[in-house]
Amino acid sequence: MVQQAQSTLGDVAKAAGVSLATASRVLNGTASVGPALRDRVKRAAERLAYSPNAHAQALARSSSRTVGVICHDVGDPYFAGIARGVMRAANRHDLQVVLGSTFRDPDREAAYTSMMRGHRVCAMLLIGSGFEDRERQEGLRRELDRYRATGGRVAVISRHRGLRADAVLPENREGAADLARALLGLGHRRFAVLSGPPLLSTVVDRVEGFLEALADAGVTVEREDIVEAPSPVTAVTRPLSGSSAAVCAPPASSPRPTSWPRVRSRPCAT
Amino acid sequence: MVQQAQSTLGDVAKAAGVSLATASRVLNGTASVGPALRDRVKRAAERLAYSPNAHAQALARSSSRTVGVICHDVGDPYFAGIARGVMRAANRHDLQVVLGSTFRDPDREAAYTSMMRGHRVCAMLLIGSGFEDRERQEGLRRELDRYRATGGRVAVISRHRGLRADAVLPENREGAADLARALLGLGHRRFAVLSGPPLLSTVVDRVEGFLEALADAGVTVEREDIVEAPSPVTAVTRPLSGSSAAVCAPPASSPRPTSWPRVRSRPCAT
DNA sequence: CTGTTAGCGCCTTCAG
DNA sequence: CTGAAGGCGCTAACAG
Repeated sequence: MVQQAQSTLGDVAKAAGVSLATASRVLNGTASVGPALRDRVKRAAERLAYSPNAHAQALARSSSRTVGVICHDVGDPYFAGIARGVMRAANRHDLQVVLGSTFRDPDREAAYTSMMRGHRVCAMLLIGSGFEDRERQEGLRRELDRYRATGGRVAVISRHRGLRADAVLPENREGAADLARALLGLGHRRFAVLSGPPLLSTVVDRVEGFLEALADAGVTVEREDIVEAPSPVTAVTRPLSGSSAAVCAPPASSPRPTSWPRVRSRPCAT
Repeated sequence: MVQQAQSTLGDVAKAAGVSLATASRVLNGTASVGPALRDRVKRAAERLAYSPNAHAQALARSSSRTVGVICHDVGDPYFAGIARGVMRAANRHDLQVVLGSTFRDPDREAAYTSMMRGHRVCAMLLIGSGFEDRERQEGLRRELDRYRATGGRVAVISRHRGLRADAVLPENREGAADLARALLGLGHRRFAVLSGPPLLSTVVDRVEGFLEALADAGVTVEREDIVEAPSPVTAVTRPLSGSSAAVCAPPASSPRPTSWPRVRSRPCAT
C-alpha cells in the first residue's frame, strides 16, 4: 500500500477552484459563502478525504480545546471512576483529553506536566496523592506556576501541599482521627497500623491523623506496630489504590460509607 | 494576575543572542553547538520558562508521537484495565495518549475517530464491541481506511465486522456455544437468555452462538424468553461492561475462568 | 461575498 | 559550528 500524503486545505481549495480563505471559511462556517462555491468546496473536501490538521489549526488560532489529565493509574477503579466523570464532562464541552498515568513515579508526573504545557492544554487536572519529596514537590509547584502564569488552569484532587490550585480534598487526617476515636470509644487501647507507602502524602496524613487522635487519648503505638506496605496491594483481582492497605482509612475504591470521606472543595484565588 | 504570553524559541534565541536555528539545535540536541552558546541558550530558556510549542513542532516535523485510544467507558473496569496496559506501553515508548470515551454512542465514536485523524495520531486503538448499525459501521470503516491510507495504524479489540485492522478478538460466539453445550450436557432442556443491548455486536454474537448450539441439539428458546437489558447493568457499585447481563457469557470484568475467553489475535495485512 | 497576504512557532536544508 | 531563509497547514485581518 502506498503511503499517500494527507491532502491539505490548499489541495481542497485548488480542486474546488477557490481561494484558500474561502475553503477555510466554508469548512469552518466562519463566514457566509455563496452556495455554489460552498458546495464545490464541500464536495472537493469529501472527495479528497480532507481532514483539517489540528496542529496547524491550534497554531494559527493559538488555542486548542484540550485538557490534560494526570493520575497515578487509570487501571485503578478509584481513578477510573474519576476519569469517567472527566470524560463525560469533556464530551459535554467538546474538549479533547490527553491522559497520563504516572504509575506513582514522581518523575513521570513531572514529565507529564511539562509535556502538557508544551501541548498548550487549556487546563490541567492532577488526580491523586502527592509525594513526600521536598525537591520534586517544589519543582512541580514551579512548573505549575509557570503554566498558570501563561493562562493555564490547574485543578487537583486529593493533594494540597504547597500547590496553589483549585482543589477537592478528602479529609484524610480528620477521617483517620475519627476512626481512631471511634475505636477508642469501643474500648480498644492497643493498636497496630497497616499503612501504605510513606512517600504518598495521603498515607502520611492518615497515619498522622490516626496517631494524633490516639495520642490525645494518651494512647501510643509502638513504632514496630506501624507497618508500611511498600506498594499498593495487588494480591487481589484488581489493583487497589495506593493507600488501600492503610487500616486508618478505607480504600478509596471501596463503597463510600455514609459519612466518608468528608471532602473539602477549595477554590483557588486567581 | 496578568496573562503573560508564552515565550517562543525566538525569544530565547534573542535573549541568548544567537540565531533561531542555534537555539533550536541546542534545545533539541539536533546538532552539536559550541559550549558557550549552548550554555547561554539553556540559561535563557530556563530564565524565560520556555516550553516548546508541541503544535508548532508537530507541524514543522509533520509528525507527532501521540496515539489515540477510544473505548466505551474508561470508568468500566474492563476498559480501565486495558487502558492501564496501554498507558504502560505508552510510557515505555514515550508516546502521548489522547483518550476518548464514547459512552456507547456510535456518533461520538465517529466524532472521535475523525478528531484523532485531525490530530494526526500515529496510531489508533478501538476498544470494545462494535455496533449493529449498517450505516454507521460503514462510515467508520471508510474513515479508518482513509486514516490508514495516509499511514495511520489502527488496531481493534473485540470488534471485527468489516474492519480491516489488527485485532484481538474474544471468541464470543464460540464461548457462548461452549456454554450452551455444557448446560445441555448437564441435562438442561429449557433455557432463557438474559442478554445485553442488541445494538452491541458482542451481545449479538454471544446470543447467536448460544442459540445455535442449542439448535444443533434440537433445543429452541422462546422469543419471549430472550430478554434484552436495554443498557449496561448499573445497579451495582461499579458499572459493568455492556454485556454483563448476558447470561451466555460471563461479564468481561469478572475473573477470567481458566479457559475463557479464547482470544484470537488477527494481524492485519498492510 | 471572495481573494491576498501576513503571520502562528518551529524545523531544516543550504550556504558560509 | 553558526546564521539566513523557506516552509509545515491553517487562520485572520485587510482589501476588493
